[in-house]
Amino acid sequence: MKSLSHSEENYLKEIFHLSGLTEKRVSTNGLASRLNTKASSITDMLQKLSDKKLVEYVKYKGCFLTEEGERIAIQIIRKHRLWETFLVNKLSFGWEEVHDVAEQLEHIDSEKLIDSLDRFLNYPKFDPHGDPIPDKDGKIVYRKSKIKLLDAATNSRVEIVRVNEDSLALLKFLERHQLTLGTELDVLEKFPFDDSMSVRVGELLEINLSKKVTENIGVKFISKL
Amino acid sequence: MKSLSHSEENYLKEIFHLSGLTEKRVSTNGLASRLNTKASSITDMLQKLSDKKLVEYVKYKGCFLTEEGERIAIQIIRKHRLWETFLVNKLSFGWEEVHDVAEQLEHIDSEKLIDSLDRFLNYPKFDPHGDPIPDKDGKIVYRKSKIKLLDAATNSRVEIVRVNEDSLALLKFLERHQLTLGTELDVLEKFPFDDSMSVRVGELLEINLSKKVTENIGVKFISKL
DNA sequence: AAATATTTTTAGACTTGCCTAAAAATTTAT
DNA sequence: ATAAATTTTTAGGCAAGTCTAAAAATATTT
Ligand SMILES: [Mn+2]
Ligand SMILES: [Mn+2]
Ligand SMILES: [Mn+2]
Ligand SMILES: [Mn+2]
Repeated sequence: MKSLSHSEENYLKEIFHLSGLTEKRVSTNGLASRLNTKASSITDMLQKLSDKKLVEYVKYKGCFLTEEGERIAIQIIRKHRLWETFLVNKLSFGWEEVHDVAEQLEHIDSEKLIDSLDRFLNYPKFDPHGDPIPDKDGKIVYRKSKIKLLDAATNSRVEIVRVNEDSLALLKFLERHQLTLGTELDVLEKFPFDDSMSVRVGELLEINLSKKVTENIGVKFISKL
Repeated sequence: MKSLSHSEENYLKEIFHLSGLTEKRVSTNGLASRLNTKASSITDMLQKLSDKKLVEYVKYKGCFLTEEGERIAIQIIRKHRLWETFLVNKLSFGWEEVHDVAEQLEHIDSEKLIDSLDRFLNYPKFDPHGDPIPDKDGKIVYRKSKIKLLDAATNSRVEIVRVNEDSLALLKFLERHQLTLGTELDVLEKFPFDDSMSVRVGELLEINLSKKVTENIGVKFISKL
């Protein structure tokens, strides 16, 4: 249970995110591009993490997390999301400003700190981007009945419950158009030509959103129009 | 203005602390013992910091901080003390628990974060151990008329305004005997044999404090008894 | 002022995490 | 089923930060 380097923690976290999506082995190149390193560095680290029994790794076949590796990855994600919540709720950061700082804060090693923070924030269930915050035991309650805005039916009203935090530019765009968490939208029309979508936000404002935008917004159904 | 490694920051901070005490050049061995490294490692790092113009270093003669080095050191100390204050005031940590976590948090690199924290805490002037918190511009307001309890006159009443945070054991000892910041004491008698001192705290409780204790407590004079 | 002791620096080595270039394995296309 | 393209691994190197052992400088004793 000795502690891991920032690098090792970042690898575990990223393996978790990637395999969460695909549920299968994570590729070396996939990791390399997410971690902004070269494939050869990934191979090195996977060998080390494999020695430490944090990932299962077979040469040329990719890797996935062991139970212990996953446990650790989830705790880092818990820290990341709690810190983001702290920054937004207590220090009035904008949701687009918190990720980079949280990337640093997530490596602070103190169980007491993170549990105190959790209590201080009143045990939040979701972070500023709508992602679920794992609890102390690593349990993650995913929001059910959440779909991509891309897939929402026309003539329905939906509520934004999650946005992909990966792109700073997206977050700024959404902020700018008042498309924040909790905002309700009417899905007016979809355009097959470019997979864009027109939505109404508020009483009047009508916007056309590109696929790039709608596939990165999570919504839940509210009602038929 | 590119950012420094944790190690480099720790060296600068420690040079500041050591030269603050003596106001003269800091020795290699002095640094080594405070930083828990070997003298040879100190020499290596001093050469590097000297190249970066953060310390003035002359072989065999020790070092001191340049203006830029001092500026950086003070900002790290500011972060350290603000985080300690946060942990005690907002997350209800005990004053003996905060230092180690602050050693990690002080390296988080975000000016916005630290300024927001400062505001959130209401611009505190002193940390949980009574040490002054440098402001955004690096100005440190030292408490004047502060003396060591060791040097306080007998038959006077004093108030504890600062304790040396270096020893966890001391902090626990003080906590245990209710000798916290703001506590008022009557200095009853000094014993030259071992430089111990008897004090009264509250109405009844009388304690004998060793030199080891009294030289690590800062007090200010309240009144004659 | 030597001789001795202490402090500091140098030399050489190790680990971590990363890189480039080349080799090997795997996948895709013909 | 080969050949070509892609992915992944290996080999060898580099910088940071640390260490031990030995050499050099400085300080202290006699
Ligand atoms: Mn984030
Ligand atoms: Mn987030
Ligand atoms: Mn401290
Ligand atoms: Mn302190």
